[in-house]
Amino acid sequence: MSWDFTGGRGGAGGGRARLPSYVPPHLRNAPVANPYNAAYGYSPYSAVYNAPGYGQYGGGGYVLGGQQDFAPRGRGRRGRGGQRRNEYESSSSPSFADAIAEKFDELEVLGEEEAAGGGGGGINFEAYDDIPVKATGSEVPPPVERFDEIDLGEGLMQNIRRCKYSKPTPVQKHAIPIAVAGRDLMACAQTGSGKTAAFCFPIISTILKNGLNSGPGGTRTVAQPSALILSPTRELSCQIHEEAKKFAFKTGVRIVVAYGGASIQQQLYNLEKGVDILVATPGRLADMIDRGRVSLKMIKHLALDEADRMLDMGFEPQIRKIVQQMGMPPPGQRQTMLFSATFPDEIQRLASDFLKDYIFLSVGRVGSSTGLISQKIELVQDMDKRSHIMKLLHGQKANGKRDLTLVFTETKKGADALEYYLSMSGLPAIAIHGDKVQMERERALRSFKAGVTPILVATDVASRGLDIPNVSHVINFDLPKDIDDYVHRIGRTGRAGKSGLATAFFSDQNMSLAKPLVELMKESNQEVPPWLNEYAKNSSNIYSGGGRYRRYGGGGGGGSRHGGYDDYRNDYSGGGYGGYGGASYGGYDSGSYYGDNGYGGYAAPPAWSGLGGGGGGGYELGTEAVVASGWDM
DNA sequence: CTCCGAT
Repeated sequence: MSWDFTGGRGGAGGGRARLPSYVPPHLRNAPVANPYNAAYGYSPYSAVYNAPGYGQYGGGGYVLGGQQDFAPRGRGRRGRGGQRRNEYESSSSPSFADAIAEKFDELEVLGEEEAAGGGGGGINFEAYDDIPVKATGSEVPPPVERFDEIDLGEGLMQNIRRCKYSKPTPVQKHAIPIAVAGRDLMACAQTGSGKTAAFCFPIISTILKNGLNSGPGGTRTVAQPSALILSPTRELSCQIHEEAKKFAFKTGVRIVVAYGGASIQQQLYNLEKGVDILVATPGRLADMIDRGRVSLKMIKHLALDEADRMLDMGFEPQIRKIVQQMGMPPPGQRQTMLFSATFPDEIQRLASDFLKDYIFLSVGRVGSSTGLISQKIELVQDMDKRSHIMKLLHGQKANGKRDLTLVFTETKKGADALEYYLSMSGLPAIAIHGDKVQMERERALRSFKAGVTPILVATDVASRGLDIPNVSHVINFDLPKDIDDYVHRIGRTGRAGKSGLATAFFSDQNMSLAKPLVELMKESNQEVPPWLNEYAKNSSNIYSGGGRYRRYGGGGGGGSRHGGYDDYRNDYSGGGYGGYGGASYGGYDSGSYYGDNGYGGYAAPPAWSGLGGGGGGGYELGTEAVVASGWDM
């Protein structure tokens, strides 16, 4: 029984006494309210410590680099587990289909340059061939080379053709078989690499096979989606929704989006018409669950996009509540898929609470080895930033309208101030940040995409996941504190196989970033300014603090480690986790390469860390150089 | 004093 919305407290939940009871809207002002912020204080590590041993892992795993040929023994041994051949029909209500049909036509026109799906025109597939891929975990299903190697269902296959996705992108080749097999997945891959389709295809396919939700039931409907996709920003939820609708076109699978800042009435109305897949931001979803309008008890698939963001300090408690305390079936009874471009160990550890016997997949960024994004770091003090950006922008003013420049600032205020300054100086700029109402946010994004205001000044609200074609230049007016945020930001350019430029203003305030920045740049074959190298050397010990989730092993020269994150279950180099590691890994790596070493405080030589994919039975192809070349750049 | 996410 899931969460009891109507009944008395206690009782029904059986052992779930801690669940907040439903409070009707008219009583919400009582001090009782907001069960979300307090009351469920959570100690992030407790659950991890108590986790059962990972005895089941260590069976499989592979590392691919360079060519796509696959180790024969891996393929033979595992076969094609998990593929079902059930017949099914896609039913669709005509009115719904018609409504979507219109939308589809629109999207088809707009979507011609979309990077996300992969196969579309203009994508440089050559660049896909030397992408490093690594999968670890037990019994990893082998990748496919073509969509039709997997029985995704006729309706979905048609849509894949409609979208002109001729061939899966690397993340799709690997993630789709894993997901279709019903396995849990933690995937490290940048948006723009086809991530959305990678989790949408298996979800839609499985829903079609298992039967659609019966539409609106009685008069009072509680929406019971069978899949939930969570994302950290409203705009990203919209983007996922738009894309998912294309994939579900005329299949009868209903997809609804829910996010804050927009009328909840319309969203509830959409839910009442029936929903199979709900795409949502956390706050609005919790609100709807609170109101008793959405129930998670039928969830079979859970996907977290930009998962590292969703699990960082600000978000993690909310996510944990939604996933663990609001009636969703536990791991093992649902499929959970986490996607992000960056996956620090700490986040992996938190995330493992949500997963069962999962596969860790790490896929390089398209063009990572060719350095599609050229990074320039300039030493500019805060007081000189404005005049400096003026020089830069005037220098590129001659560019055509479709060349867009995305400028990141640290604060919302800073974004507004810079927008004002640029506008006053005759440059067509517009700002986007979380203090603007949703309409303004959307207007800014549209205006930018259309080239009406080809300069967008943004906070980190725009740093992740958004797929904006033709961003040729990303300027870090203020550098972020965390190197991962930098990675996400510059990833807004260089998409769809196009080249991009990322310029950063490095000031005295950014010393703590010097070292990780230099490491990142070296791994992506960028030229590091000598002064920055000096800062990095001098600051390595002084400024060891900094990012929210710094990676450990800082001394190790990190060669193969940064950019592409490794499965933390395989990482024995983190001396910092001495006390923790030993117990909970338990039988995890019987037969591992490092087998007999106690890991408490054991430090592997730098050259080892990051390789050795997957405990026992892991195997690797390709050269170290490729593996080390920096995923997601 | 970040940022984001509900009313």
